[in-house]
Parts: sequence; structure tokens; C-alpha cells
Amino acid sequence: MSDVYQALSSPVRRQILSLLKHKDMTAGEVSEKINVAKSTLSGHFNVLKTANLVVTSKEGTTITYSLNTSVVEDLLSSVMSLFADTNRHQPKEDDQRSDYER
Amino acid sequence: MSDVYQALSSPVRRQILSLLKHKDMTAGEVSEKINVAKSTLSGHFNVLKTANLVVTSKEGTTITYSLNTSVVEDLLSSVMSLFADTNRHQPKEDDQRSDYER
DNA sequence: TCTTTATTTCGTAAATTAACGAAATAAAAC
DNA sequence: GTTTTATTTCGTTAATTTACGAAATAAAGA
Repeated sequence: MSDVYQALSSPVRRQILSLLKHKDMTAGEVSEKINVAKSTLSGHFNVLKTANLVVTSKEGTTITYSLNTSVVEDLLSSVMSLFADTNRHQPKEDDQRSDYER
Repeated sequence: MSDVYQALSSPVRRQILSLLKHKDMTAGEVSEKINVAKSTLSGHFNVLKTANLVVTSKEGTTITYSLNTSVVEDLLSSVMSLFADTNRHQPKEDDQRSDYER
């Protein structure tokens, strides 16, 4: 989850996500919309992929990026648990890590 | 909102928030729980304050930090809007900034 | 007033991040 | 098989972040 917050901390990466939520796009299409070098963008894609916020599909040399919405659920519950003091007793779940570790 | 994501991207700062959600604490109390220098912690407090995630109250030389839960609402809606494609038409609200700017 | 306590600010060093252009890769088109 | 197209990797530089200990600040207690 650390990766996710880290990924979201960059305005450029949030801009990429905002583009992708309207439709899937190739790296080239994204680069027409965002004013940074393609090599820089490629680095941002990597961060987003590592955080599991996007998924890719390859067709020839063209790589299409799509939003991985399944992570949103995890993110929202992480945000909630960071602030809601609902775990004063023993946790019931398997995952016994503290909120800040998730 | 950039500040908030940036603030949450540090595990140490998330650990601080997790401590504060159980109870308000002074800088000294927090430093007993987290293994970094007090001066370092002070820097983290500043980041959290700038992001509006914590508020302080001063009593003599003792500063007590508390969670500012009012920001959570903003954060959750920012997370949602980053992923939900609900604004394909003109926004109705005053705030016409794009999601990634918030 | 002198000392102690709580916390921040300052100076510095190491690590990480973000950016660029050039070169590399790899599939497609000619 | 050579060229074009799409994208990534590499090397480098600049900026930001994180950490530390020492010094500064400022209130409280002796």
C-alpha cells in the first residue's frame, strides 16, 4: 500500500490516471496529452504498474494502459483504517499488520 | 490534495497518524513510540500539518498533536474521483479543476 | 536567575525522484 | 532486408526528501 500512496503523490501520475479513467490509452496517446518526455512518462508508467494501479496489454509494439480499478477498494479501506479507530480490540482478520504497514 | 498524498506516502507519517487515531499525543510521546530522532519527527509533523492532516494545541512548551479527521472526507472523494468516470459532462460544482489537480 | 524540559531550526550528508535526450529494442510496413 | 513506428533503457543532472546531531528557543521549575 506504501507503493500506492507513493504513486499517487505525483501530479503527473494522477493526471495519467485521470486520462485513463475515461478510456484506455497507449503510451503514445498519453504523451500527446501530457507535456513531458516519453522516457519520463515511461518511468511514471512503471511506478503505476508496480503500485498495481494500471495494467497493460500489448499489441505489436503498441502498449495499451488501463486503470486497474480493483485496487481502489484496497486503497479506500486503507484510507479509512488510517483514520477510523475501530481496531482497539484484537483484529479478527488474517492480516495482522498495523494500518501504517498496509 | 497533492500535499495529502505526499504526506501519506511516508510510512513513518502513516505510523504517526495511526498512533494519533487512538489518542492525542505530544511530540515527545510520539517519539517514544517511533524510532527516529526528534528533529526528524519534527519535520514529519510539519508535513502532516501542511497537509492539514493534524492540528496542534500548545500548553507551555508541550505541543499536542491531534488527527484532523475533517480532511478524510476530502481525501476519500479525491480517491473516488481519481477512478470513477462520473464527470463526462460539464461539472456542476464551483471547483472546475481537474481531478488530478485536487 | 539558573537549570531543566519540550520542541524546533540549522547545517549537512545520503538516498530517492523526476527530468531530459540519446541509444537500444522489437514489431510492422515497405 | 531496410526503414519506420512505438516504447523502453541508459547515463546524467537537478531537485527533493529523509535522516542525524548540535544549537537555538521558550516556557516551567528550583
